[in-house]
Parts: sequence; structure tokens; C-alpha cells
Amino acid sequence: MNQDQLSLTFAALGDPTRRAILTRLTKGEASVAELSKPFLGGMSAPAITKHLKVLEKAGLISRGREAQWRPCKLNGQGFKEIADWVETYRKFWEESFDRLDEYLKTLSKAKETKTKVAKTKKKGTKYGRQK
Amino acid sequence: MNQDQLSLTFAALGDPTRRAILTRLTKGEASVAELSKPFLGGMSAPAITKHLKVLEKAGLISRGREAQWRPCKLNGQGFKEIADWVETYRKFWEESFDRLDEYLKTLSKAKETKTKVAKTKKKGTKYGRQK
DNA sequence: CACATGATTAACTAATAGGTTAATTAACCG
DNA sequence: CGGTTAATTAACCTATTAGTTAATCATGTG
Repeated sequence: MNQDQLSLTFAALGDPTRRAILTRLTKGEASVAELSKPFLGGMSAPAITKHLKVLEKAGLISRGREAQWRPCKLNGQGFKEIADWVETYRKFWEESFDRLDEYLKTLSKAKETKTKVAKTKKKGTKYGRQK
Repeated sequence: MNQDQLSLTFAALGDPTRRAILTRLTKGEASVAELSKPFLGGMSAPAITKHLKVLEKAGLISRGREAQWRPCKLNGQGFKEIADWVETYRKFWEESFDRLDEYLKTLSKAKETKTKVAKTKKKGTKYGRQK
């Protein structure tokens, strides 16, 4: 299934070939042929076409018409969706930096005082049997 | 194929079940059994175990030991990787908002002046034959 | 029109993903 | 120890994915 937009977008980004295509597009519009060249020996056009379909459904690119060419360009909206989603987890990565910070302070403190820390055994946690 | 960390992380986020697990974990640590309950009729424990392996390799969670329970918790680092990657595309979504903004201004201007915009046909683009 | 170029579609293949149930491992409890 | 609970591993199934080559569609040009 995986029909929801966020899943489509994340899944699209999970492929390195597709991310390479996006990186290329930061430098400007490109045709299918242009996009296929950079891939060692050149990836086949049908393969690129498929990737572009995935990227388009993911809202990460949009496509134009220019005679027989169908140039692709980045579509900001898709990226914003991802940015907004991950933003809701910000405090978790900031927290871990806080903890790292605290740990580093602990280290230097330990160096000063040579303190031996007692290892306290936790018991009876929330995971204990409930009946 | 798909071995790089960023691919693992994005691919992990591409599954709605796994994102639901992450959402649950924002409220605190949880065991496999606790994580399986919310899924309509309860998803099987082996399925959850597999998802957790994916999330762990993606750097999005870490796991502890508490007797026979293996509680999971969020790992901020994985989220930061994603945030950093998407940040490099920020200007593309901001640009599109600028364009929207400009468009809205154009609209209200048109309302004021009733201007008819000439449609200019582009010709001879970069996609032309290079022979 | 005939033909060349660019892209897509069709058909196929091999590998991977997401799920299941059954069996196994690990740890606690009486 | 024997039993129970939590989780993982194994084996299996089906659907999807990423790629291929060959054929088709679309467009511009002599």
C-alpha cells in the first residue's frame, strides 16, 4: 500500500540514484538523457523515466514540455513536507547533544576529582509484570 | 545497493508502520508488546521486531535490556541526518513560496488594474539539437 | 512523407520487503 | 526444576522494486 504522501516521499528519497538525480537538479533543469549520463556507463533511459515517475509522485520534481524533451526541475513543496515532519523530532536530536555535552562535562569533572561512581541497580521498572 | 546510511534512514521512514512506531516513542520508551498493540487487532511481534531492526540500522532508535524486555527509545542522531540533508534544499521550497507570494501580489495588482498579460512564446532553448 | 531523436510503455527478471505462523532462546517466578 | 512471558529466528508467501531490452509514441527536420 504505502499510499500516503509522506510514505511516497520518504521512500523516493531512500534510493541513492534518485537522490543523485535531485542533486543534479539543484544545478538546473535537465532532460532524461542528461540525467542518465552521469551514472557509470550511463543508466538506461527507461530506468531514469521510472525514477522520475517516483520522484514526481513524491512531489519532489515537476516536469515540463519542450518539443520532444521533458525537462525536470525540483519542486520545493515535497522537500518542505519532509522538513516539517522531521522538525517535530528536533528536540530529540538536540537532547542527545545536550546529553553529549553533559557527558563531556562529567568527564572533565571526573578527571579533576577522580570520583568513583557507584553503579546503582535499577529494579521494579515499568516493564514489570502487571498481574 | 542501498547500503549507505542516508538510504537506510530514508527507506526506514518510508513505511507508515515504522513512522507510527516513532510517533509512539516520542511519548517514552516502549517494549515490543506495547508497540504491537496499537495496530488494528495487534500486529504480530515478529513483524514489530523486523521493523525495529530496520529502525535501529537506520540510526533512528536504540534498544536497551530490562530482564526479558528490550525497550526501545528514539535516537536523535538519525533524525538529525535527515534534517541536515533536507536543509540543503531549503532554498528550493522557500523559492516556491516566494513565487507564490509574487503570484498573489500579481493577482491583487491585476485586480486593481485589470491588466491583460501577453503570453510570450519561448523558442530555441538549451534543449535544441547540438549537432 | 520518411527518418532521426527523445522519451515512454511493455514485458520480463532477480532481489528485497512486509507480513504470516511455528519453533527457539532468554529471563523471571513459584 | 517446570512453567510462563517476552522477544527473536526460521521458513515461507506475496507484492513491489530496480533494473534490463525491445517496441511504441511524439515531435521536429530534410
